[in-house]
Amino acid sequence: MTARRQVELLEKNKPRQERAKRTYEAILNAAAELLVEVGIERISTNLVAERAGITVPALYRYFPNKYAVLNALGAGLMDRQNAVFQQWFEDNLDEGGLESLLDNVDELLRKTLQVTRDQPGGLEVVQALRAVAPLQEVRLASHRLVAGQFAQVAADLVSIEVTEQLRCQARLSVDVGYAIVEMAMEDETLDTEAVLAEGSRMINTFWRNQLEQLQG
Amino acid sequence: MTARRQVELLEKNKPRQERAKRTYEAILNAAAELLVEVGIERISTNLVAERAGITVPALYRYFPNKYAVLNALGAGLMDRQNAVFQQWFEDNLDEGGLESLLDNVDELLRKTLQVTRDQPGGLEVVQALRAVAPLQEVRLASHRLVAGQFAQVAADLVSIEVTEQLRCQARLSVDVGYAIVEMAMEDETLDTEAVLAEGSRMINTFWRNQLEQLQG
DNA sequence: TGTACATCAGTGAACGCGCGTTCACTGATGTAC
DNA sequence: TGTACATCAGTGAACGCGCGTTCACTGATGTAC
Repeated sequence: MTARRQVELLEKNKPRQERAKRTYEAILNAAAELLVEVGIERISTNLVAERAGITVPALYRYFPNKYAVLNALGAGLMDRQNAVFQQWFEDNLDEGGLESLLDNVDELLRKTLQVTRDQPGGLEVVQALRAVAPLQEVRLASHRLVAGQFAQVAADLVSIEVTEQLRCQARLSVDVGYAIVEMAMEDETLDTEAVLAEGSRMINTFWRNQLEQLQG
Repeated sequence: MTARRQVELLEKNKPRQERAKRTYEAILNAAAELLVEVGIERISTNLVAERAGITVPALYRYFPNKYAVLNALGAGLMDRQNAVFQQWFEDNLDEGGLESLLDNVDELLRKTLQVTRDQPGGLEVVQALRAVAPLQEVRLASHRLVAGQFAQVAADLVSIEVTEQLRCQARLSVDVGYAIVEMAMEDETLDTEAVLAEGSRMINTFWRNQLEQLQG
């Protein structure tokens, strides 16, 4: 357990010149492709460097090991997922407040699905973040951040303080939301539209029910 | 993609003698321990054999590769999770029918959490099944099976045919249920009791709402 | 009950290969004057 | 505008190690007579 946690995830040299930035991006793209093709159990710095069209020491210039590469890849996706969430908040709070938020959970899931699909190897990246111990904090931190904002917004809207329960409900909703999106991507036999529609209804119903109790 | 799928997962020789059965179990236990200790990206047949106290060719007697070992480990856990589901169905259908089922979603989640915790490396096994392509079918098949039963039971209870929508809702509930259990195990900062309570309420509320629409 | 024999279970040694990592080095880029 | 120089970026070669896999083999177990 301890050994697994001591993996260095920080990047080494930041790319400064144009050429270096292209190399850096090529490494991340190669890693994403290989995550899809050979999987987390087989990906290696050797494979990534070869696919990126560079030699291995060039990769080591920017990353200390493969975990750092996957970490950078995962952090990027988490950032984009967080951005979707924040944009959704802003849009709906400006517009119709609480009602608007609840009515548009389905839009949030849809956009989250989209941003994950747009990232090459998006699903595989998320699964890797879950399954590889040194990377787990990236995903947890993202979910905690978003859930915290969610709880704060919900509390403000009904003019109460953020309670432990509210925090838990927000976090639950966030994780359930991502679970629904991942499920739609993982099982190709499922009807994506139906899954998102029913899934957002589940979250929606949960909150309407909860707000009734808080207000009434 | 194709290459990943062509991994042989079937076991080779079944253990026949007592000694062999102990060896077989030792392999699975060793794999579970190592999944926790070194992770899916580092586990190898060499490590597993060493930990199990046997030589590598002895492992190859029963399994063609490490995926087959993980497959056996995962299939065992899925079986036990399915059994929990079935037991829960039986108990509650005998007792109080639909009401009893809805009231006891929380009991189901609790028992699922328990059976996963009781399996050494239970969480890591589930995560591996998700993240490793050749193993994904094991988990999907389990979820599909349980969701199918769920849909049938629900249809019977309100005397309708199983529709596509009902099937989707059942599957959603199953995956959300497992997501809640995994979330409780993945994030140690969370209050397990609260997560299970709110999570089962989410599923419960979803179905009460849906049944109102079907019946009313 | 004893033992010979068939089958099952596990070993020791070997193989070629890809892994992570580091070194001293060459080549490319940008900038001070 | 030209060039010398500092810094940045990437290479080639090498290392020891653990990987997956197979072989001919020895040892253990169970059973037929």
